[in-house]
Amino acid sequence: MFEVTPESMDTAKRGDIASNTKRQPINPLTVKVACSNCNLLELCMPMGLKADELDRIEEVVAVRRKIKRGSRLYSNGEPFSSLFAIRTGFFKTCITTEDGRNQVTGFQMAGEIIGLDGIVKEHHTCDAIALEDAEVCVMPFDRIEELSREVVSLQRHVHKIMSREIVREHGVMLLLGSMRAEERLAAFLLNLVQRLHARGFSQSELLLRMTREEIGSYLGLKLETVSRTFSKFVEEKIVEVKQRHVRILDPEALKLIVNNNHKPC
Amino acid sequence: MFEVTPESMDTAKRGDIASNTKRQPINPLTVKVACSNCNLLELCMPMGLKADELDRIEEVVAVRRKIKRGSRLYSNGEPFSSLFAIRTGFFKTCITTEDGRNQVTGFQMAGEIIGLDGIVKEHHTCDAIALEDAEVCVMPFDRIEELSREVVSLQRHVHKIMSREIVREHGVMLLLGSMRAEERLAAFLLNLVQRLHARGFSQSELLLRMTREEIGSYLGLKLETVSRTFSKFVEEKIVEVKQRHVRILDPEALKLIVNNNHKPC
DNA sequence: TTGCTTGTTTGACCTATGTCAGCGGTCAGC
DNA sequence: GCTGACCGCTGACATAGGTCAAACAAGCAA
Repeated sequence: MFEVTPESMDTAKRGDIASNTKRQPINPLTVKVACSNCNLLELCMPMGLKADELDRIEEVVAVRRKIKRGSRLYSNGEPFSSLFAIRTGFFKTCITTEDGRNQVTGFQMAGEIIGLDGIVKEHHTCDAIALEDAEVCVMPFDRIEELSREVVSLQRHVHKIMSREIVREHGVMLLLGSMRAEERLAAFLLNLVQRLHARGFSQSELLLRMTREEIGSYLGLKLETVSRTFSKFVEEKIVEVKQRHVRILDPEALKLIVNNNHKPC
Repeated sequence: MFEVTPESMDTAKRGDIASNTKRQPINPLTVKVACSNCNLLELCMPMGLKADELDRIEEVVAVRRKIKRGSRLYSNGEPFSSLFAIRTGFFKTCITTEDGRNQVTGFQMAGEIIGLDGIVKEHHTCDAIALEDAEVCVMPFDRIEELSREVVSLQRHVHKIMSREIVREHGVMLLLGSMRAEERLAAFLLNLVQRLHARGFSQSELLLRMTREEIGSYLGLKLETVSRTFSKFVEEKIVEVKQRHVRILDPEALKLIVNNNHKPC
């Protein structure tokens, strides 16, 4: 349970996290779990827990739940009761308005926490949709609150997770408010590989779990623009793209594109 | 201390909140305060506090601090120690990157809480700048954490404040990612009057505390586009604009613009 | 296999918004 | 009241990215 901190993951190598497992038994089985056995343990727990504190935190994680690709972990309007720690798989969160607007607000991978949007109104205000078969730990929020009254490091951890999400969204606002298409896509790719690398995956290769349209929605671009920008990067030998498989040939070029702020060089 | 909930404010009429007071003594005096005397009390406290709980929460608010127009409450990189409840005045928060990008991430008014961005890394990651002379309650965060371990309603309140900020930012992402200039400005104006109205101000008249450029930065537009869009609204008799004074003549038209999603009617 | 559905790429064209420039108004300090 | 700095408005023009359309590729079911 509980999100990885970037610092703690830098050296981690864990091939089985966010695995590509597909075709699992389809019914959303709920399985009793033990955090102490979880291979995300070192990644998502607050640092420096005492043994008895760990035992107690373990009680918070009631069950696991499997979510099939394309189906929802939760939907807008649904009563909020739990946060979810992603064990395996990949999600998108998005808002859809009555008048048909749609905005992907984020892509989440193993070790990340989703559901924070539901706390304030006690119902969810966005949809979380699995982009590949996934498994999450269900953490009833009232249990989290109860326990974080007693375990200081857990309380601090919860606050940091929420603050981190706020800061992440500031970054997205910067991207949407001030970057051009190339800059947005470059920033997006760098962010993805960085997070994957922190989970033990390659620094240069990644498998996109989302469509061009979903990338476009997240980046405030049309899918055609995303596609064209990919093609441009390919032409410039910055990346190789084969379908959803992307290999980053020149990460420095991507960084330059993000930082060089409108100066085409 | 602590933010107003939209529900609780609907009927409030409080002329002295967010007042236009200017030319106060300039030095950032720090004044001992008592929440129980504060006219924001009913607005920003968790509901249904017992008297002794209120007494204890009062201890959290260490001091008040005055901030002159144009100066900073905190800056990017500064160590984080406290959250701030705005008593009077108006702020913008913004991020500035090394490469010169700048993004206004929000405008905050009386009864709102700022500083949440600093929790995760224990230093602030954006700047908070007063757009008019302001006064805030300084709330040391370790005191908040301490007390919210004991006062359940306070703990819940803190979580809701952070969740609300996350949800607000989702809305901004929707705006930046999927709306056209007119839609953005209409949404912006409606949001501002709605919040001002909740604080007892007019539903139709407002005084903008920020420049066209700051509005543009927030909305992902250039100042010229903001200006042109204002002019367009004036031409269509939707608003009257005299400098920074705006009167909304036809709020329904604004709502239509926001909701009618690209269909010019 | 075939055929359908969904996703991706690319081209031609269009338009909303950005860019640049000039002017005029407002306000704070002298 | 004057002055300069700042702010806001508007016009002419440029362009990034959107729109529309067509062709193609991949995955999946029959």
